[in-house]
Amino acid sequence: MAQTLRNKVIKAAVDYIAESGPEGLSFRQIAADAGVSHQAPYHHFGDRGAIFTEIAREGFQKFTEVMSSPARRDEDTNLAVRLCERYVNFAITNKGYFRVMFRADLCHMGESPETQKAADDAFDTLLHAVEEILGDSASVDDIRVQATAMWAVAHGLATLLIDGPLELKIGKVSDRRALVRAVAHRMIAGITS
Amino acid sequence: MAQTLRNKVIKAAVDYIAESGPEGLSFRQIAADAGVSHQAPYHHFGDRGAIFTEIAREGFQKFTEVMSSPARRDEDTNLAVRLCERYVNFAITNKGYFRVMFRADLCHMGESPETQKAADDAFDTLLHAVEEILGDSASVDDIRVQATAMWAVAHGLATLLIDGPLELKIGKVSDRRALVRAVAHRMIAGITS
DNA sequence: TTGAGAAACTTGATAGTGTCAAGTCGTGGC
DNA sequence: GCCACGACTTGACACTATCAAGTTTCTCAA
Repeated sequence: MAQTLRNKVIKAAVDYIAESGPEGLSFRQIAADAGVSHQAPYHHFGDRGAIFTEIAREGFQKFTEVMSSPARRDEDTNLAVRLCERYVNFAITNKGYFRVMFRADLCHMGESPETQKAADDAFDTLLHAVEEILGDSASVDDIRVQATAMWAVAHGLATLLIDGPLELKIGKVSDRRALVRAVAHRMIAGITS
Repeated sequence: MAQTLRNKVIKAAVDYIAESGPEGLSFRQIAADAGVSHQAPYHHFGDRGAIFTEIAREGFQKFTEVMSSPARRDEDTNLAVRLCERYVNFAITNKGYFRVMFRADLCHMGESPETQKAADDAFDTLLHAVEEILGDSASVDDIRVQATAMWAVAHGLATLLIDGPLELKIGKVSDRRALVRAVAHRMIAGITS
């Protein structure tokens, strides 16, 4: 498939954000790197915010795919732990997307039904997964609380590992998987009891 | 105490970030609003990044104060739940600080030992609180995992409530306190067991 | 009191940014 | 043939942080 300018711009932006964060990202620089005029990117996206919005859309889409894909052999058999692990893994291996997905000041969600829908789908995926874990007996309110709790743990771990001081405090990357598992296991024991 | 320009700049920046996020913040505009030349703020702080770094420092300092202050009558008696509630409350009532504190691309932590120390103190406060909760019997590794778990829940809830879609999904603000409590309670039951 | 020196702030210029408003160029359909 | 349209260019504009000077104001010791 031909690498369109549109794709190039998104990829370059995502790569930059993964490396250095959204601050200081210059679409003019990206255009120059792609050997194209400074205005070319804005032909495909209305404005700066629209590019971030599109990045968020793709991010939520990828996220939903990852979260709802069938289990692999090497993954944890505990559904809740697996969910948590996947969330964190997604965030770490997709920093460039993840750092944008929850930034309302970067992407104007309101003006993009597509991105809004992608975000809603992502949330629904989580909610359904939690429903599956809890079984039919759980009340609607229970599911809401449990889903929020699980989301919070996973999201907290992910953001702390990516941007927070956790990486420094925890130490080597090899420890990370073990830590995430340990935290998830303990957590889940409390939640689903 | 006279409101120095230095304080004015920080306050204006924090207020703006609380309202609209760090993106698009203009220190030139802040200077103009303060009735001062465009270069005046940079006399007190080396550059743009240094202002964010100072905001983070103050944020971590406030955070440590809030987390380590004695319990009030209306607060939860469960130490772990109280900690979690305070964390979330801090984030919500100090959006302007919180949105900067964990953004490595905004503030150059490395160049500011003061901010680094403030962040370390904040983490230590959390760690000691968890030690207190677990008692002497807990192993070092246990404390590490539990502290991380608690931090993750609180941080996840906080960031999701501030920037994420949780507010929309959860509904009214009146529900928030109840939700945070419910999540924390369930969570903590698992962690400390 | 005065005057030197430092701190607080101003002024001006520069390079870089997103965005508006016009172009140009090539390609496919009638 | 031509023309409409998508992809891109060119040029201008207002805005930004930052560098490099200036000027004012305050402090405090002689």
